[in-house]
Amino acid sequence: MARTKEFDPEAALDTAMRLFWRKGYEGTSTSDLTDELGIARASLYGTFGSKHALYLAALDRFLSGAAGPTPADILASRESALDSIRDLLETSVVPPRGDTPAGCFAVNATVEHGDTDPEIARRTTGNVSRLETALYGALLRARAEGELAPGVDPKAAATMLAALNHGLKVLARAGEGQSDRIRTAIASAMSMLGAPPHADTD
Amino acid sequence: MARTKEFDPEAALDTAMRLFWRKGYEGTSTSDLTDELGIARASLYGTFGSKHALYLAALDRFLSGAAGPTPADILASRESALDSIRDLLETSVVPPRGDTPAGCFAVNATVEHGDTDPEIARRTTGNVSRLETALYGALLRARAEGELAPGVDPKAAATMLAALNHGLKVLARAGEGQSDRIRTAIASAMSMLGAPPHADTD
DNA sequence: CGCTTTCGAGACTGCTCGGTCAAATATCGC
DNA sequence: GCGATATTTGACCGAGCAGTCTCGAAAGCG
Repeated sequence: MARTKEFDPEAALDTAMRLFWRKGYEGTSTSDLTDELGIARASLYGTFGSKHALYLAALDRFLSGAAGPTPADILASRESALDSIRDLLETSVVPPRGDTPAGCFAVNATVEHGDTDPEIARRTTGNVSRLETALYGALLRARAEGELAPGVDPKAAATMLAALNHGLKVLARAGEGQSDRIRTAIASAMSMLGAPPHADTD
Repeated sequence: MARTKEFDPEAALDTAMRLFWRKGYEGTSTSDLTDELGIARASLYGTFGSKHALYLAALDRFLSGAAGPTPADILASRESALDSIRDLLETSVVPPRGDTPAGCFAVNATVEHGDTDPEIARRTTGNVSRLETALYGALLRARAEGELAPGVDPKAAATMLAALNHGLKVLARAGEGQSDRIRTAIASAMSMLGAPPHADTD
């Protein structure tokens, strides 16, 4: 029949994701991509169509959890809902490890494109609302378990925590992720929700 | 002696600031700049040196308050410290008006460049620490006035609010600034600090 | 093995990029 | 008005951009 592909498109997409994540859309050239993916120009265009399509595919891959557990995963992974929220905030500020950049590709995409690109805007706003919904669920769970401080409205607090999470990712991108200041800031937010002081269990 | 400039460098810098703010560094070409500023290429280079130098000058102009009152101004402009903090958060999410884009040039710069450009990183981290210091002062003032909820550590809360403020600016950039959701999220943060429910006085 | 079909490498397209230059032009003290 | 100086203009530079094309190579089938 025909010749088979010599590279793994999934692996290439993964590499492209990290490259766009690190350097942004405008800051990444097609030569950067072919160099880093180790494939030829025509292979890139034949497989992904265009730089823009590749960017969207990379963003989709990021949002579906290719760079680690999704927020919803994290928020469901602990018995204590407040503990899971703390986990979420703390994973947002992890420093870069290996070839995984600091910060968040989705936040970078939001800031770079604002609402100018509908395809991207649809993905980033969807990402925000999914995060808020997951946080809302976790807060309801916390309230049911009696963890949540009285007077905290779960809906409003979910939006607030989503915004805080975005802000933490901006600071992580700036390289401030591992500072003690940031850790105490997260602790401050958690104590406002009603969490007792946290003994680090890493 | 010599011929006088036919354009106002201050006004041109102001326009350049809004352009970089809206489109980012990589997304703004020198032709975009000359078109928008209404000056010739050589005038731009003769006056500002390079695209990079112009960007830094625009960022400095933004940080020194050319786009509105600085955070320190806002935090000092109300009798009630908590009211001034609420004002700060609410000005972070104002939608674009006129030629002023939504969001925050400094946050955009932080996300676009991370810590890769030292000149830019110095400015953005300095901006964050100034914001935190100003918030810390406001929280101390709130505590002295008895406004602050007991159990809130001013230092940690200042960092948390700075991060939240960054996150709000990301959401504003995405066009979500004027939603009721965001307003209630700010109210949620304020109530956690100890503020009574807020009757809007706009 | 030979045929067909897809793939990959790299040259190539037209275009835009950031930045420079020479010449024309305007302003000033005299 | 004249000469000196600074600015404007618009052409120009090499480089890099996103994307296309050609052509040789390789894989599956008979």
